[in-house]
Amino acid sequence: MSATFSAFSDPAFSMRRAVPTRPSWMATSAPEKIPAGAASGGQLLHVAPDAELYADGAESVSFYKVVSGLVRTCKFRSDGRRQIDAFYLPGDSFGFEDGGRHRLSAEAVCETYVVAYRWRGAEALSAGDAALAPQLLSLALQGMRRAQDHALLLGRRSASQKVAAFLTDMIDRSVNDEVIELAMSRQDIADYLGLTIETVSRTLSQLERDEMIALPSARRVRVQDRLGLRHLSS
Amino acid sequence: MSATFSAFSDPAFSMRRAVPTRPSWMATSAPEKIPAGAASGGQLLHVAPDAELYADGAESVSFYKVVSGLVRTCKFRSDGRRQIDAFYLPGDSFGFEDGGRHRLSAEAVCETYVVAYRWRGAEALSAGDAALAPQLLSLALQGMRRAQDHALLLGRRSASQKVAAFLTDMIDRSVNDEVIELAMSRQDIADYLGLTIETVSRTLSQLERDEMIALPSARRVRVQDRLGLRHLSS
DNA sequence: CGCGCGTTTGAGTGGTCTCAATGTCCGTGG
DNA sequence: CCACGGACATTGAGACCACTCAAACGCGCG
Repeated sequence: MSATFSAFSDPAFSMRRAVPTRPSWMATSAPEKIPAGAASGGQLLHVAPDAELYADGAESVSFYKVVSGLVRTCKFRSDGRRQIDAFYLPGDSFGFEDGGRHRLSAEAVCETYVVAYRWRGAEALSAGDAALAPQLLSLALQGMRRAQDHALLLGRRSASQKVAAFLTDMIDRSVNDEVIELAMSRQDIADYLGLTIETVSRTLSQLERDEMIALPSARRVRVQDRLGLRHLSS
Repeated sequence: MSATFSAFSDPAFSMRRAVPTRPSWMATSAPEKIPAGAASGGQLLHVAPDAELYADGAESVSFYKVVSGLVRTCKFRSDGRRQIDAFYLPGDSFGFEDGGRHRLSAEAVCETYVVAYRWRGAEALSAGDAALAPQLLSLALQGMRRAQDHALLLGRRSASQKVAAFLTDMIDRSVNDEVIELAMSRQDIADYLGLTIETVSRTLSQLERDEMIALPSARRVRVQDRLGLRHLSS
């Protein structure tokens, strides 16, 4: 459907040898999900755990696509609290802005590789980029949808509903549909759901007591009652 | 900067005679904020108070721009609760979707006029619409930014912070920067902020006792300590 | 083995919700 | 002109859920 630059080569393929065993959040992205590259494709970047890809307020020169690992975008408030806007899994694109500056900071949650695509914002798209605009528009609409869903998640929901919704979303987005490998910490989850770390932990324990999930380890969630979870999060 | 169709005529001008006195939420939009029309401009539509412009799940054939009045987009949950995603003031555009269907319902809050622009989604933008894509991209990025801000507003903030942020946003978006004419009810505000109607009312009363605002009537807010409000909402 | 980090669990507090009653504004009709 | 009704908004009392502060637990690593 959408035109893609034939010169574009997927950096994900060159990554595969370096990662012998891959949990779901490390899966390489499918080639068809790679956006058409601005200019001559994109530049592959490595980002270490907790390292910053770009800062809130920094000049926006590129947008990004996750190859492997996990990226979080967040805002630091004046009272020191952090709010996470989104988690980006392999295949997801992020970093579009309508001004010339980023309005969130982006950090790697774990060992992460991303591809950077240079662009100068919506206003600077010339006629030569005509084929690119519809694809970027589609990505922007996806981003708006994700942000809307996040806002709906945060409004007037109980802790168990929020956690269930988070787990349901993670299942839907990962390859494996039974076991979720959480690359992010409890603090990350709490900052994403607008809860405290203790409440997240308590809620997960309660879900385990209710036999909706199992927690073989802190960062591994086995979903046992997928429909129950989905119903709880609705 | 951005190309606009010369054949496009602003329906807002034809509205002006019909509205002798205009509070801020009834202000007609500035011509430069009108997006380039898809096809041959747009179709002017009247929407009565609480009438539905489109329903959640309905086929998406147009996007819209508010000429006068106020539009809310919302979601009705299975427990009967309503969550409002956004309020759209004159000049704002809404109704973009990345699928073929709307994912929220749109309703007029009061007597409202909108312009409808036909389009068939990002995928259907042909070469003939090349000049349109960057403008739509810009609007989509605005929408994403708005949704992100809303999500940040809803996460881990006290009732007074939420209400202060709502009032601050309303001041920034309306023409008058001292008195806010609220076209929406307390219930609308509560559903937007993830609070109950009682908490919204109590919080407004408290802000009045703290002399940050005055409430000459229920739907009219005079801002007396703008910096204090802004600081509270940060 | 012991340290450190992340996570889990416990006890008590507080902010928002729920349920209920009262108050205010405005249009209608006597 | 005032009485009445209805919708919307405000205020009050009590309950509950998530937060805060604190301690204990489990795991990986030097």
